[in-house]
Amino acid sequence: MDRDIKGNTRLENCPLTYSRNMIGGKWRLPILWAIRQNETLRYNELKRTVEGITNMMLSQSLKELESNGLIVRKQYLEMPPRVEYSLTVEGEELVDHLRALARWGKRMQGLQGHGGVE
Amino acid sequence: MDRDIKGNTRLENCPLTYSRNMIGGKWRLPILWAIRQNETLRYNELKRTVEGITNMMLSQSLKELESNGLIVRKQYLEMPPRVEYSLTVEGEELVDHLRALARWGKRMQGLQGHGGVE
DNA sequence: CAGTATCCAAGTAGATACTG
DNA sequence: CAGTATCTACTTGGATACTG
Repeated sequence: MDRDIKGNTRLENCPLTYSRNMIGGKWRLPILWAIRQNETLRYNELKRTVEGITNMMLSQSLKELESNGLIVRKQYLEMPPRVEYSLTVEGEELVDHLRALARWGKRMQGLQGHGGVE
Repeated sequence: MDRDIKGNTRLENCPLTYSRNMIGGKWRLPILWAIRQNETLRYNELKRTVEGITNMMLSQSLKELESNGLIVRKQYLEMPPRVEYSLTVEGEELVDHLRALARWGKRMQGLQGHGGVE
């Protein structure tokens, strides 16, 4: 987290805020996860795999992930059309960090007694 | 991320979703960060340190963080009142994971060329 | 198959004022 | 000092229908 001259916590231009924005929103993480499990997935495969997502949210999220350099979109000029999505190296790194976070979450879920989950 | 029998990605009861909820919202992370830098902080110190936060959001976020077992609230029965917040062991672990994520974000910010940030 | 467009509902956060 | 309460504004996501 960034801090200004007075040592205060700022949100702007902070690498952590940046990382967090990368996985912000409801669907980006599930999408990354799904691609990771399958190496590469087509649009409709993603739609089936990520439960409950709409076309709207899927295509929007994919665009964001792509423009953020976490996934690549490969379009084959065939008929019927075919588009495949896979992770970039950076995307894989991110997922690895998140895996660590998930392990921590799993241990936390085990403890709970500390006050429960909201 | 959890997957169901068909191997699909589910959001419920997923440790990663859990971890993510812990740092959800705009202010929890800045608050954790601020406490981490100072070992322990009083309410009004937090208010000054976390730029732009309102009483409303601060007290609400503090409650959530406490009930999630990430921070402890210690109240001294003095006049004027005094309340100090500090991280639990679990809270410190979380911040460490996030530090790793921040380092990754910093490298990503350096690359950028991949398509820029939204 | 792989998306867009539009419009609406819900969830989150901010402003402001007040209290033990 | 350390918070609550209320009411409003904004941001996100969902439903539905349509297209190259």
